[in-house]
Amino acid sequence: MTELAKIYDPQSVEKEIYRAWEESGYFNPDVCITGGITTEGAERFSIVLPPPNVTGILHTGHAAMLAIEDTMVRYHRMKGDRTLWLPGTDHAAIATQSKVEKLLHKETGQSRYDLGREAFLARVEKFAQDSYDTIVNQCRAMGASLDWSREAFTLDPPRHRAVVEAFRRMYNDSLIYRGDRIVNWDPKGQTTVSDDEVLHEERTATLYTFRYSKDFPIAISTTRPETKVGDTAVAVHPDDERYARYIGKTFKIDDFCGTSLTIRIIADPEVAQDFGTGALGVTPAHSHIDWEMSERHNLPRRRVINEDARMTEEAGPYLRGKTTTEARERVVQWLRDNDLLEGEETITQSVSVAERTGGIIEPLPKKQWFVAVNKPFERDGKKTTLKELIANAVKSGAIDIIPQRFEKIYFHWIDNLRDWCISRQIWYGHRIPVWYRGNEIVVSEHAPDGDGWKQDPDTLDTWFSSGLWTFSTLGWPDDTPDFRTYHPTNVLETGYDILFFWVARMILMSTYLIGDVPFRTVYLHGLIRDEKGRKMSKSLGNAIDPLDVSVRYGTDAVRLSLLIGSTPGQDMRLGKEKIAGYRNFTNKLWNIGRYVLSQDAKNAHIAEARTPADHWILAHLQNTVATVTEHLEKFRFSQAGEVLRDFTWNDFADWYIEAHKIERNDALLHTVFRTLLHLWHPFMPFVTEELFTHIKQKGDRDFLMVSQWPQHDNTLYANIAQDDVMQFDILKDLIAKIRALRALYNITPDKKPLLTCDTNLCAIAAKHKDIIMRLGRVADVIAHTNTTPPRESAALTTAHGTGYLLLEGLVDTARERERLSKEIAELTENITAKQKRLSQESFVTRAPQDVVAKEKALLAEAQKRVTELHNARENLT
RNA sequence: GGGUGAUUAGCUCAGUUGGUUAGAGCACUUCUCUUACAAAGAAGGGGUCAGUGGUUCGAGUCCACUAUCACCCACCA
Repeated sequence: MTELAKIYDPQSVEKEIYRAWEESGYFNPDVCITGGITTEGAERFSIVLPPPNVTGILHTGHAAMLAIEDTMVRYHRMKGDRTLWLPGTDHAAIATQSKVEKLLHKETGQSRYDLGREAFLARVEKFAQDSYDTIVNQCRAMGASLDWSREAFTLDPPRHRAVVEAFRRMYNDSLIYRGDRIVNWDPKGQTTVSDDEVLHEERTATLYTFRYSKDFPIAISTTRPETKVGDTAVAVHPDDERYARYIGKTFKIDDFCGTSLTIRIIADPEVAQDFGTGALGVTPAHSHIDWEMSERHNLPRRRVINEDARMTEEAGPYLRGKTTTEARERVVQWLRDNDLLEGEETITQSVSVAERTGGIIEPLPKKQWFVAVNKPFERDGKKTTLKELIANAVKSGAIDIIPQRFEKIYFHWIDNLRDWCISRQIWYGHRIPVWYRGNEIVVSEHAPDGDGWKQDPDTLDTWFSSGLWTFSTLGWPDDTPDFRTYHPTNVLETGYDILFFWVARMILMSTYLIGDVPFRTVYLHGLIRDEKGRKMSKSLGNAIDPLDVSVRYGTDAVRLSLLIGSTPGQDMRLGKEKIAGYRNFTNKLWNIGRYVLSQDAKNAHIAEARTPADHWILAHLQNTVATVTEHLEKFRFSQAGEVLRDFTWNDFADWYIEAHKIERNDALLHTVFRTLLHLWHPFMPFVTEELFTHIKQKGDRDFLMVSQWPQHDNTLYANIAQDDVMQFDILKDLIAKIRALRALYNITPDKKPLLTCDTNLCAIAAKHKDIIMRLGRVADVIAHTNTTPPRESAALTTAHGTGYLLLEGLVDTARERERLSKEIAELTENITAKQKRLSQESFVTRAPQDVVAKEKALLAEAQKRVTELHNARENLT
């Protein structure tokens, strides 16, 4: 038997263990079938890994994701399910491209246009590859049992085929259309972004109140005066009496800041009467709301800002070519000069900002591709819309979201959903599979036959391809065995921050293209924050690098600290102290292993005659197996871990091993510990696998990873003697009380007093003399046959009855009397409360009878005990 | 403006469908190097479950309101 180091050193074993796992091929369910770990017809369990972006390195959020998913996957693999966990990465179009653009600019001062599309893309791909290598190695370091043979990338050829096919089908159903509509334009990234990629930041702004001209009847308010040269209407509320007489009239302003305006007064219920002057200058081309009004009222649209956030020709000679900021100053100055400015006020306002680049969003009308979410189409002979499909998937219960409250948030998002703009003016991504020649339009992956075809220069929103992830990774659009076997997947585990971006879009794509949900359960984890509750970020310097801490404390410790003490959907604070705590626990398990391994499994002294400790630990083990299994089935990872930790530390290490040192049953010790390793494996795979190599027996499987999950109906648990279980509980209490007494009377460990106890306890005390002497550190145990307590005794109540313990010659009578008086006072109070309660008629007649009976019994017991205590106190004088 | 969550020990958080005396980890106090483990062991202190009211025989748990904090959605321009 090899000698185990006194302290567990994760670094020395983790790499080698992962290599051995990977080499065995058992991450791949096909190999598990060949190896007899599972069968073709077994239950399926499949998860796709939310693909990390190829923009950099993994953070603690990824580590949490990997820990949770790996725990599920390992549990199901051990259970014998046909288990697949499919890895991949995401090209994250805008994020990756803008990162490379930044690097390029920093290194060479060049822009992407200087390089040209092809050369630039080559550069992005090189970056993505490097980043990808880092990510994959980090996943390995976290112990993730991913099936690398099935790995996918959102931008690789098989996925591109899926994207083109999805686009084609939606286009043919007229659910994808090209439209000239107002979009969110990011001038910094030079691309459109979807509504979900826009963030709102609170900023202060000046609200200007002015008139277009001296004789214009209505003053309006705005924070963006530069857009006012694009106004085509003024909107007021239909009920607003102040302006009612102007509704329908048209005014012509010959000179407004160097250009002329034609303004119609319209009535629209969207206008808030109490904001500003209650009148809104309508700028259809540069505001979403105004655009919608222009559709309702058929207003002309005047475009005065271009893609670079500069004023266009239409803005007039005085403003054209100026940036929006410059133009704003000019307009304000012009208003002042012409005495048209009626008020200035500082207000807080939310500004739209692009999520990835931080650029201020400029709403612009542009020709873009959209997915129509409200357009009816035929499905199984019935009319439906995409919106209905994604709502029904959750409403019908086909998909469960954990925690459930996110279902409400999900529905709310659907209610506010507008058509999804899917074209992006960036180069990195799936090129839109549309070809133009004159007025002809063809959807195809490659150029159609004939000359003169030009492909759309834009690429698709990255979430378009991510939306296909659960099935594009399994071979769709082909009807492959993988697709048939593993789709729909069982669980989608991800952070709640991408519920809309990704989860909802996967549901959209899957229900539309396949007619089935992409997954049965959505498990949303929270964000990981630092110990002060701040978001982890590089700039704050508070980020915990998962790789860094896993080297320092061990991967198992990192995984435990992410799994235990966290609840779904709830943000979690993580500090290094917590990880260090679980490092200590890993070491504890290691040392338990050292003790167990120092005992010979074949050496069963009293294997046939189990000790009370044996019965006791088996009863607890059986209970633990059942509880942990149930928690895992219900996605309660934290609780599963806590139950296991309690059993391991408090029951197995603190009591069973201590008892074992006195009355040995080595075979059972080994068995319980082996079961424990199995239970722990999904949570902390490395240390358990390492210990397993030492405890392995003939007939065991190669790895703990593919060993069978402990079963409920094991013969091991047959014939557990409940009397012995109870007896050991009493013994535990007895020893704890002796220890408390020692502390109370300041008996140092080197002194061994005599223990005397009365008849209530003497039977058990006599039977387990050895254990009591050893663990209680007493010289001898003497049983009294008297029913009245001897003088100078300490009266103690165990959970199972009352008895008297005497530590001979060492009792401090004054102190003990004081203690007894205190206890009497407490009990008396308790009795009064109980009597009062039992005198309430409502309680006696309406509470369940067993509760009332129990209460009565407790009262009687307490009364008896007070009498005893009084006696004991008198005997002390 | 609408919505969601949080508020439980000094700190970080559990607490399944309401049910005996509200738990854990860390920190703290005292003692101990006892042959698996000082990254440990033993004993101990510490809580008006944010507040108010309600439902109930019974509320940390359910309902209403209030307070504080956090987040999400929404272009009141």
